[in-house]
Amino acid sequence: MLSRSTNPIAPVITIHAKFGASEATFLSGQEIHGQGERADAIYEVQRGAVRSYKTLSDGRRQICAFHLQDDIFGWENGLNYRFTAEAIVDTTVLVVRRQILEYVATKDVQVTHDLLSMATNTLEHAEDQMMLLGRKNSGEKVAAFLLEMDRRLSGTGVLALPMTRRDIADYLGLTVETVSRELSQFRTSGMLMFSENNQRRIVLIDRQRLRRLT
Amino acid sequence: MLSRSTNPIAPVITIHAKFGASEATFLSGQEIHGQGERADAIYEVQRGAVRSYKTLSDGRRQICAFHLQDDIFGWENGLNYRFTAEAIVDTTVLVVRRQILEYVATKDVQVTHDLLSMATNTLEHAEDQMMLLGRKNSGEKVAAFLLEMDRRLSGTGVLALPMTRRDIADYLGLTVETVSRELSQFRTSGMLMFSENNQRRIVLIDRQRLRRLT
DNA sequence: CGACTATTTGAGGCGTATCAAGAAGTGTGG
DNA sequence: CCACACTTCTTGATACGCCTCAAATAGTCG
Repeated sequence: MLSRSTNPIAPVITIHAKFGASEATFLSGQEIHGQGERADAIYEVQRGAVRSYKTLSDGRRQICAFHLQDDIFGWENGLNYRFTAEAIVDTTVLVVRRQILEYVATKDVQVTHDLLSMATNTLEHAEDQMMLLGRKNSGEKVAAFLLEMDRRLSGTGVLALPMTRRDIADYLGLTVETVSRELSQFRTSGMLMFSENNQRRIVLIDRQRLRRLT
Repeated sequence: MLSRSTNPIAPVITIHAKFGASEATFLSGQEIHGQGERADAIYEVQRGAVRSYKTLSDGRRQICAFHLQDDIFGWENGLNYRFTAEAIVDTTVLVVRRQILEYVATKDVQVTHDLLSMATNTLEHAEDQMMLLGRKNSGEKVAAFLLEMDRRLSGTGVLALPMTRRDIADYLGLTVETVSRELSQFRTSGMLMFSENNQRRIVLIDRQRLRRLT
């Protein structure tokens, strides 16, 4: 049984028993796979959240994607992972051995087609992110981030962000301080509220105005 | 017969007669397909060069890719093109109707697999570009651009760039002036030369030093 | 409680954008 | 072929958005 998601960057396929999936759990901060390692598995998030990123030799980091519940990550065309993937909170994933998936894909055109859809959806997200990174200012970036997370986490306007400000900054091509300042400014101008005792819990008060900013 | 390219962002499949490809020519500046239009064809560059870009309502533009000889573009998962594609010089393309390609793909797992490889290669390029746009400074961006174009155009260190400085700027998330200044500085410091009577003809003198900059 | 990390906020600096002007290159009509 | 208009490219002066550095506050975990 293959399930399709309406979330443009959510998985197109659900990893099924026929792929011989196993389960694995990672604590917050643990690495799931490393940049350059042999890519011999793909993953689906069951619970938790994951960041996929590249780093330059001097430590600059670009997070290319956050993987949330039901998202699939780790698909590679080449031999090695081009990213490091780390759990950003305690996370459980399904693991499918790549060899098995590829074997099934040679037999089943539908599986290959679903992989294609998944890759294309990831590509669409990357292309939108290129516009964001190359041409948007810091306010537009942070507003777009909040709306993306709202859409992907719940759609209710109440966000429990799993990632730090640093993660957000490295996703948006900004510094921590700039992210913090933009959030503060959105709060001051009445577009959102922080939870009393948790800075990562954010309530979007005026999503329409945030949307106009992007 | 399917051909594979060693160029990571070159096409994996060659559009073949079995897809009922036809040929079309576009003059410099002409639109091949528009953002939002119904995506009913995919293209392979035979001669010339193409830019694919998105624009914001206020005119800011992000070029997501340059398509050179043998590159395939215009593949979409959804109904509509997410880009505008324009010829940046006089260009001839092969055109395959999407319906036909998709029909063949349902029958031939190899075709679907090749589309997957193509999408994955495009994705890899987009992910590298995210690092460039989000975390590199203007010198690193321009150096990376020159090396990419050298690799894709010839590999000889002698570049006949088809695109304007503005196109380069919109590809790198910079302004025309900054691109021009970086190129001038590379020239002053002996890393490259401009042709006598054509500013788009560039000879890379010290590619090793350019590589160290990226 | 104490050590540590995450976040916010302020002051000041830097890198790239903006604005402006001139030079170089291109295309068109005479 | 030149004259002219137009676009592209370069270069300089200045502005400003975001980064850097610093320090205080808030939150987390032993």
